[in-house]
Amino acid sequence: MPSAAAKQVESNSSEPLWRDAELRAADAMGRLMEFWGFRRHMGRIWTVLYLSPEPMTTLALSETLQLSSSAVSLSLAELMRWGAVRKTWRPGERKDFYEAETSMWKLLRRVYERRELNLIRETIETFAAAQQQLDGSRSQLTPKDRRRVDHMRKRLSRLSALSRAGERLVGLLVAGQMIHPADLRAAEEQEQ
Amino acid sequence: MPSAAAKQVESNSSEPLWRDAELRAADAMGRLMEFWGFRRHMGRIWTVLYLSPEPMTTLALSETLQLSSSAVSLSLAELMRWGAVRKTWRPGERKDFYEAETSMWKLLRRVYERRELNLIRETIETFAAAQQQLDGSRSQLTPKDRRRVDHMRKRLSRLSALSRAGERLVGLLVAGQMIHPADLRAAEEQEQ
DNA sequence: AAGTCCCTTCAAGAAGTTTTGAAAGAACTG
DNA sequence: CAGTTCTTTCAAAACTTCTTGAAGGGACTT
Repeated sequence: MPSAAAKQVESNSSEPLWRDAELRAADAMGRLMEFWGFRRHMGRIWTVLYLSPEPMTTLALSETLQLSSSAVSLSLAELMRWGAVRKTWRPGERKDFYEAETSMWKLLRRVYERRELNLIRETIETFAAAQQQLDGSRSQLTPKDRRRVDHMRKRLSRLSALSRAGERLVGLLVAGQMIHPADLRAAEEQEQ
Repeated sequence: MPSAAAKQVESNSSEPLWRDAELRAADAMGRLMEFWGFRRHMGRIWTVLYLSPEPMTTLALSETLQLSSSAVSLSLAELMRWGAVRKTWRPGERKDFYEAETSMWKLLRRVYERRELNLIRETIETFAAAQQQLDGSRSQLTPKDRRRVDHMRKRLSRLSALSRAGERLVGLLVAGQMIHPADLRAAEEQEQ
């Protein structure tokens, strides 16, 4: 990754004075996005668009961030899938122009709704399936194994309770409602 | 990754009946942990320990999850760094035994506190630095460039306000207090 | 203090992901 | 409708991360 600092050194006078600050901010956002499970460039591109007063072309983006046009195209496509970027057009211009969705809140919400919530639900289902499997096998066990399985069942139902509590929490988050994180603690303690 | 289903097929009768359910749950947790930025095996190992009534040795773990002993050692070391697993010993036994920290809430808290909060703070600092850089260059600009930079400054201060709101939110989460996600929206809207 | 057993570290190899240049494909223009 | 311009797709190269077996180190035992 060409860091903002490295960029600064190699930048010649044809670069606008604000370029360095722009890249710093873009890189910071890129790190955040990468941490959050997206491609680094998605955060960088979104930020450049967000900081720009005008919609930008793919060419402008690839020059600003020193990316190949395919990298720009790929990241823009994914950003659009998340509604983080919109295509716009200009009369008389052939190229596509892109602009950033400016409501971070909308974006956060959408990601939690589409991605995190799904993941939690899959987890809940898997735990439920594992529990059922244990319940099914219980009768065929020796007393020793049965004690062992009973312990697993207790623990598994705690994990289930926790993940359901997580689902509720994220559901509230998405709905913009108050959240009490201690609900999680309560959920796990309730299952003795 | 050897999935729980694949494991089931190849498993011979020497495997305990509950092994398949155990691996399913472990894999589900592994996926969750991987999504959350940790190594997959950390989630798998933690789950096996969590489901076990007794502390386990590295050998037992590597047999259960079909991992090399170095992989187990590596993941256990990191789990211990996060306080998710503890070493215990048994009188007369030479080996180390490991047991899972059972309070998920404690663990979540610790990760948000040590890792996410740090990341947000670094981001806040980077945005602040970028803002300062813009402020410094403003006087040397042509009127056209100045308008451009002024737009960037407004957007950057919105990003700053957002990330500070994020910091507060995570801070409250860590403190176990109520959170109002709409604060984020408010933060971004306040900056006109 | 030599031997054994276990755990950790390390460097190499494997696997997975990202990035790129080139080619194919759209969409418009003359 | 041939040519131009721009975008997307794709397979290969580059890069990262993960995994492993082997070597090293520590701690207990005889």
